Amino acid sequence: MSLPSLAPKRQRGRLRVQAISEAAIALFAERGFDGTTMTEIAARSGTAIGSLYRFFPTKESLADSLLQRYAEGMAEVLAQVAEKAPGLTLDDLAWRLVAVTARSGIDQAAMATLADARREGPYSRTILRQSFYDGLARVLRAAAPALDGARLDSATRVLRQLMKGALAIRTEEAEEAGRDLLRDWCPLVRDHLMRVCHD
Amino acid sequence: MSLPSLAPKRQRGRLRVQAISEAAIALFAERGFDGTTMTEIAARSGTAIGSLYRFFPTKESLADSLLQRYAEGMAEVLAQVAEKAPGLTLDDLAWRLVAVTARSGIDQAAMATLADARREGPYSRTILRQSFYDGLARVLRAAAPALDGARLDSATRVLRQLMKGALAIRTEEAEEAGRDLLRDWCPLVRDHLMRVCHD
Amino acid sequence: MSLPSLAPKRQRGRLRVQAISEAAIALFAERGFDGTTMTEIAARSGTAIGSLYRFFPTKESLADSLLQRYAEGMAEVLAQVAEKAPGLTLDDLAWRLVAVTARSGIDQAAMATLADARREGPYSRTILRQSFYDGLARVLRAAAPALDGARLDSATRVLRQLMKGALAIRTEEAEEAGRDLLRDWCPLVRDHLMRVCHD
Amino acid sequence: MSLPSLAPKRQRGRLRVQAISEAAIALFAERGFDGTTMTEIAARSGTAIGSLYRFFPTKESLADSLLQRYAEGMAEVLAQVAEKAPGLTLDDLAWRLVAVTARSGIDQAAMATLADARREGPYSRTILRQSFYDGLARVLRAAAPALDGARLDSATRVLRQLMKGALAIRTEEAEEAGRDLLRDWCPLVRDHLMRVCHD
DNA sequence: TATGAATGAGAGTTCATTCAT
DNA sequence: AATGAATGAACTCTCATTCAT
Repeated sequence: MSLPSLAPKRQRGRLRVQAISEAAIALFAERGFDGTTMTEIAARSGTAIGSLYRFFPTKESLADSLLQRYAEGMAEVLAQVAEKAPGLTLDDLAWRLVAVTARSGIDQAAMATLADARREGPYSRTILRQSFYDGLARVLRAAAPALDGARLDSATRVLRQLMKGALAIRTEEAEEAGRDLLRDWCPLVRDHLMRVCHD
Repeated sequence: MSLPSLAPKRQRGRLRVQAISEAAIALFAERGFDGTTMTEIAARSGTAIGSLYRFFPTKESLADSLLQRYAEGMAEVLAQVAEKAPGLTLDDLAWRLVAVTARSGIDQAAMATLADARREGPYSRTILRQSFYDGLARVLRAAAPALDGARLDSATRVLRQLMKGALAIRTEEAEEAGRDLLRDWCPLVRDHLMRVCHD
Repeated sequence: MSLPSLAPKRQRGRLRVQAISEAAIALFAERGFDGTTMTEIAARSGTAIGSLYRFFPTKESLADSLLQRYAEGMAEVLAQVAEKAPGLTLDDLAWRLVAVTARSGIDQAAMATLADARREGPYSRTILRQSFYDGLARVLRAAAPALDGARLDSATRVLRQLMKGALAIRTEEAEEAGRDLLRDWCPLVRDHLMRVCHD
Repeated sequence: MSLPSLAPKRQRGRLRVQAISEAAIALFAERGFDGTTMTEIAARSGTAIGSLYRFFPTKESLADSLLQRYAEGMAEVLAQVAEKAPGLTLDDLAWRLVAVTARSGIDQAAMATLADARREGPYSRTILRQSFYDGLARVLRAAAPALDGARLDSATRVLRQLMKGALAIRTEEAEEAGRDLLRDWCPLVRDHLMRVCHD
């Protein structure tokens, strides 16, 4: 008898969780949180319903897990932008910020839906917003170290809306039209950055 | 002998519908479409469940009715702005456009939720978006008659995102902070209008 | 001021009851007892729902009233046949009995449905059956006065099934085919009568 | 090592379906289709409501399933009679046909009710009638090969009514009285067969 | 450990009946 | 007396979750 390695099992578990997550995101985006059934998620991900419940003991926990992963990913990306911000022109920074939104559109739809559905949960819209805000503030602090509290705050809030606009363009517009529109959107972001940095 | 008026009945009916609509908007905003039960709406509006179903024969019809009212109100307000646009400075026009979003925040949340939930209905997000687009295009045509097809189109799309930003500020930010932020947001709108009008 | 005659009112009431009865029979036949709503009956008969309830205080009472009328009509017709039976050949008697079933097919369907639905009511299928049995026994006693208790009983029961067959032919078969079939059915009835009378 | 048999589960399922069917037939017979609730059927068969819906996803599907089983059983029995018909005297054939109706009386009542309630379904009264007609025609063709189209048709229709009479006797009459009455009914059937075969 | 049949609370909806007008 | 809006009990059906196998 050889030692039964745990690695393969863990590996299998991770794949399973990944498959479940993908199926869940697609379905939540399509039908909303309440409109999606655990049975569907199980079927679409090729998982037995009992196994699904082994990984995610409630439907809410599944939603929260997806939201957490999303929030952490977003924070990470923004941290990277903040790190590089000092050396960039405002034009480049604007472009990079807009590029941050280039995650699959389906994710956006699903996450918005989930954040609304989990209003009382640990990743409510409010909390996601705060986390996004923190990431952007960090970028602004890196780009314009002179910004003080109140001005930093409002600059961040405006930037957040601009980011949401970019994101909405990706979600709402058709492939090509979206690209063109984003090119029109970058100047708005850059102008905002300029106003903020030079005032 | 007084006129045997039907008004009271009709009046009562209209009040009932109003009460139901208000309760429904509040609950849909709080809990989403699927998360809200017809029984709750009835209770909150002081209506018997049977009466609720007399006015709105399905939950979907209630959602659609609210969406319709919302879409029509929005179209009307934009039509008024378009009418006055020719005589306004771009600063004023920007301000007026931003002011258009000054409808109760709860409405916004509810309507977004409903439009998503009624994806296949007569007031899906796509259709609402189109209607909003049409209203904005009308304003732009009034303000900048020289704009041709393709440029008008992308100008409208960018403007729509700016409008959504203003709306989001109202929805998301606290009372006072929101006002300040909108003051910062107006210049973005004005800059966009300028770029569009003078190009 | 002249005396307000009650006759017109009564007349009106009778017409109303007639209209309601016709509508009810048609609907009960189409959709069954539970499948028919009081509101539909009111609408189809041009009666306000409140007025319908003035004449028939419950849905059950309406059904019972229709069943009673039907049972009484059937008894009356059979009594007439019994009266004339002594002077008829068995061929003629058979023909007359079969002719008794010539009431509108829709009635039959409705009455069968109602009798089933009112299992506990005063005109249950069992009771209707008994009343029909009594009518037929009367006819047989008139046609074959020699028949004693037990033989009369079984002769009546067989005759009842033959009558039901004739009725079913009218209900189920198309206009013309039905007529032909009834011509084939009469000999069966006559043979039964002969067996019964000459044994 | 024993076979990891799936039989127990399937066995359990089959028993469940059988229990549900029996409960449903009894209740449909007692209270009609609309008068019977799924909850009652579940309770009477010792099934959880959710399990009932696993086997029969709608009330209609339950009715249809019962009707199908009934129709198929009837067709099968008639086919067996047809097979043996050529070697039988008409007396024996009549007796066998009457014996075909010897299925539980409760079934008859339930099936009649269900066929009416499912007017638009795949086993409407019309279709059941047709299937019964086909079975009887097959018997007649076997017994009297000389019968041509039109005569076969009307002979079958008359036979059908005679069969219904036998069935009604079983349903309506008490145990012993029924047996006696059926003995009186057989000659009617035999006479019909004779007329048909020798004309 | 993995499976999926079984569970039952709770949702949307209907309709017989009442009663204010 | 006549009307029809209002009522709410009761029905069909769904689905998150459990647990025997």
